[in-house]
Amino acid sequence: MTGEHNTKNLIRGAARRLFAEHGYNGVSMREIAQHVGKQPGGIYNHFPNKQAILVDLMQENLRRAHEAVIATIDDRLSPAERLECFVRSHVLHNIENPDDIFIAYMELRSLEPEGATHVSKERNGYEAALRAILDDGAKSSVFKLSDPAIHARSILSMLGGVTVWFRQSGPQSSADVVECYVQAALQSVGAPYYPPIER
Amino acid sequence: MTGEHNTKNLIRGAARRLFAEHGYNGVSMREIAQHVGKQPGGIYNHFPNKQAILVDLMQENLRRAHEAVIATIDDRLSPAERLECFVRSHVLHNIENPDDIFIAYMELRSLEPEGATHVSKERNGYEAALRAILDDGAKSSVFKLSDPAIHARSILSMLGGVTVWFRQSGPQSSADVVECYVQAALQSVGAPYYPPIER
DNA sequence: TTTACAAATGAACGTTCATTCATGTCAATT
DNA sequence: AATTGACATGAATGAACGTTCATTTGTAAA
Repeated sequence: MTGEHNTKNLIRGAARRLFAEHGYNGVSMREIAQHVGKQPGGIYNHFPNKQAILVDLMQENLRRAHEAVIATIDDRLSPAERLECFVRSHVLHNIENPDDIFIAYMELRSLEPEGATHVSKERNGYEAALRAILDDGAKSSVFKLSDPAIHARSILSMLGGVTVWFRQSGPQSSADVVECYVQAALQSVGAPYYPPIER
Repeated sequence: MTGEHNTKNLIRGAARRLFAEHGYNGVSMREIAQHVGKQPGGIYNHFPNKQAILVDLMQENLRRAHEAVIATIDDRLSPAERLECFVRSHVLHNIENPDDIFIAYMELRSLEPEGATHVSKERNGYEAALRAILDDGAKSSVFKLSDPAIHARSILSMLGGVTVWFRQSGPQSSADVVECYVQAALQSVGAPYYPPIER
């Protein structure tokens, strides 16, 4: 009736925190179980094995990233507006899900082949969406860039880095940080940046 | 007379490749030994333990990065010129040492406290050198950026990302890729970019 | 030729790993 | 009241882990 076991979500939460902190190979089933307050064997009532927990986290994260970023982009906007929208929602999503983003970035190599190809495909689609924006802007000369593919990857690296240092509990406001990355990304492709109106 | 044991360097090489591919915790001493064609126990003739191999690789890489990047920056140049010099040498260094860079980025968390603080300190100095350039450029208004510290980190993330996808054996030339990152970095802080003269 | 020492071996150590399983609990259905 | 089935337990499994060590090998100094 509640829709989802509570324990399964507790396991997800513990695994997310631990994987992000010590890496997939640096975390044991025993540690995960201990953080949930259960015995190691009990985890296997909810996930068939350790690898399945990682795949579950990654797929759910990709789904939500797609929903939070790609789905919000309006094709009728200009390339610069679309890029700004992409960067804004992407950085915000990263800030709000630092552990998931960190895991997605670091642990692709810990995935076994079948999971890896699926996640890679999903991720390439993500990169392609950004490249399409850059292609458009380059064609109409609002963007100044010599290679849209490389610029797309460089923007994604740049935005992904926010999870390494930023914590919502820290001194800076999320909005300020997002704004700063919007400026850096727009300018990096040679587009002008207009700060939001002071009020 | 040769100055360095051959086997010790072979161990370094195998560990570098394996750590970069599977992560520190995803590699066993047995695997390293096998790639060197020795028995596991023999590694302990050259390194006191597994952790020491990682520390050795990281320190050597930091030393060389410092030598290849920071040391080449001439304080008498303009901020834009210094930034270009920084980016150019940094990306080139990343391209030429992809495994070391990848390890340095991914495995900070695998370092035990004493090694971690030392490496962190070294890395902060690196970041500070870049931030100093941005501060200068912001003061004289040649750079347009709202937060030098964040822009410095975003540039380092951007440049670090090159190791994820670029391989020297691939279709693109190192020079073209470097040039592209120089453009992205300069523009990201609002500095103009002038492509090198065609000839 | 003897001595010395660094390097390599191969077996062993205790520990921890992911996973399995027989058993027990308890709330919901019959 | 009886039955079911999802969830939890706690002990056990064999494999793999980092590391140690007594011993052998090879080479260079004495």
